[in-house]
Amino acid sequence: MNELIEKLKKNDCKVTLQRIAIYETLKDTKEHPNAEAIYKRLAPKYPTISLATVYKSLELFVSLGLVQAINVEENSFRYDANTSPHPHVICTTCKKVEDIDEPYFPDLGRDIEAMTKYKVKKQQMSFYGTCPDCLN
Amino acid sequence: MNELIEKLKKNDCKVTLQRIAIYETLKDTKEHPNAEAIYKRLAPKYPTISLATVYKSLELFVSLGLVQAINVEENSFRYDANTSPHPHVICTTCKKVEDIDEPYFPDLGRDIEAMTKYKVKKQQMSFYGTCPDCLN
DNA sequence: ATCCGTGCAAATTATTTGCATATGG
DNA sequence: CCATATGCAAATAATTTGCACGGAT
Repeated sequence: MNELIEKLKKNDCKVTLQRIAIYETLKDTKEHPNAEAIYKRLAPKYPTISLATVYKSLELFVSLGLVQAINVEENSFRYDANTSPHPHVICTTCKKVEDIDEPYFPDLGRDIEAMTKYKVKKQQMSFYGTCPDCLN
Repeated sequence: MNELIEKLKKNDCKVTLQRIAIYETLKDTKEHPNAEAIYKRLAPKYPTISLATVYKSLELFVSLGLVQAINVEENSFRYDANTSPHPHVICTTCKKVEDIDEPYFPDLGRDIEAMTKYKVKKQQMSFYGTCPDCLN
């Protein structure tokens, strides 16, 4: 949470109750929710919060490098408070998105830079399939 | 093209002019277009084609494994007639999407299956950054 | 002839924007 | 105070759907 507050202050952004609540919601879950899901989770506690604020806050967090946006094969972005470049496994049956936390993947971004001459700023690795629960 | 026709027939789908034109358009480009772009490219030659048909055809092709859909950080899907699991580099400035064709990447899907017990059916690796042209 | 695919328009879904009000520094 | 954030509603963008007609087998 201090991470959020410091980053907001450092960038002349105001520390608001809404921003804290949105970031906290994301930090507290491993579910990689989308804006709508975050909004619904917040609604009971913050009845006046608006979906537009959730979108605007998430966009701000991404621009500040506080969260990462991930594109699963759905038409909505999912968010992850873990900003390190780690792979995700996505169950196409139950729509669950899980992290691969192992320090398993080398920094392929450097290799890609060497091969393509691109300046790589971010990477996303997604594996789609069926989770053990849905396989039975 | 025979690949398309065979696959359609094998699955009791009709071989139509529109499907051929859409698939051909995708086969003939390296630009990873979205549905709208394919539609625009087709419009001069096929003035009656509809965007809905492009969407429906692409969806069919994906389900038949003839093309792959890729999620870049935009709110539209891009399509690739190369169905092998290869990484993409995406220039966030000019929005270009390029293939990494090198037989460089091991089949990480197998490793992920071993680690997570998921049955992995598809993978997507995307590297976002700035291309050499936009870097200057 | 029959059924599937097409094209059109309308519906849906996700996201963004404009603006008046509220609030943090 | 003053600028920025919020909340609402309206706007936009991408995609999907329903349905009548036309074309492929």
